Amino acid sequence: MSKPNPAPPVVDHVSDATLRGFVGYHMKRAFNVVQADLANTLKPFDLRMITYSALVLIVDNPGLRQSQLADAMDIERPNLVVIIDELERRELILREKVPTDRRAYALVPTLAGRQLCARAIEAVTSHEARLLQGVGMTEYAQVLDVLRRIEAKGTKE
Amino acid sequence: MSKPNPAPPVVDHVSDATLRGFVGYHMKRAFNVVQADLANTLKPFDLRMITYSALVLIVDNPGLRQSQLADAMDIERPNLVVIIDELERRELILREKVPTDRRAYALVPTLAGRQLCARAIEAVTSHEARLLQGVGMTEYAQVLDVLRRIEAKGTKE
DNA sequence: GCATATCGTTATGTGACATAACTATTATGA
DNA sequence: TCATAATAGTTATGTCACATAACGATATGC
Repeated sequence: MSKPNPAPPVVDHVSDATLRGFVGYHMKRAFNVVQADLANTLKPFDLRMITYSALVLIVDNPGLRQSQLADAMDIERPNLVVIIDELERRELILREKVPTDRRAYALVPTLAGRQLCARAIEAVTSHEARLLQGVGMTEYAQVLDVLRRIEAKGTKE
Repeated sequence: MSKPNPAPPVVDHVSDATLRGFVGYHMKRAFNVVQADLANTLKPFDLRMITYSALVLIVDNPGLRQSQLADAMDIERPNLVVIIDELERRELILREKVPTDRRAYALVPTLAGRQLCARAIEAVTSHEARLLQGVGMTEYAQVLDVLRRIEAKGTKE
């Protein structure tokens, strides 16, 4: 007769071969690295990934409304409030009243905001260059293309 | 004299051109789509991304310890406890005592666990195929290669 | 045999999200 | 025109995926 409770074998090395069959798994692992690295890069500026994105978008699109920014960042309006609060408290941006619509605020960067943004962008740029060292231009372009195509699959239908 | 408070221009379309200059931005956006799609795919099985990963790893590596699994999943041991609790409660896996080390548990899948896992893997596979339709094999291989190289940058140093 | 490390666990905190519901304001349509 | 609906920002609250600290039980190294 067979043993009722055969002892499971001792696992010396954990295999993730099955998960490696999925792009999503690779994307998550690679993105975790990028995210951790980005957090370190932004730490000297006292910015998080999310506040950095918001600041860049406000600098690039001065005068946009909070709802427009929330749309662009793909988050809900309530979650943007604290982010804007923080950027405003640090005087990197301003909430300006819109004369034609008294419900809305136009978000504009201050000089300090634009300057911090420029320095942060520079740091992030050299940071990404380090993560991508050894990746050729054509290779890079192809990866961006595939990522964009995957992204597009989400918005349609 | 210049106006003290020039009205900010009305923004009709929000540009994310600067952020598009970063791979991390593309990765986040694409991964969000994959994640949302994956969540939908796993919903019929009552699995989340994290419980799915854990189940697959246990099926592929029967007998592994919780600490090994936490290592493989890149999370801390405390966070794994509730995940294992859930899988055990649903009788998809078992915590078996390790005779040689009474501190440790060997995680083994049940028959039901292996069956659910197989069905979930199938669903996720066809799901990823849909997200990747139109992406050529060589292109796909190149993307995986770049993602792996980025991932490797995190573990070193 | 004693200090130290390891395994799983509990308690707790945080950050990035979501939903519901509110106020103030603007737009709509009968 | 005036009631109703929609929109902008906000508050309160919940969830999920993480993290750290600390603990009991056990194992290991000198």
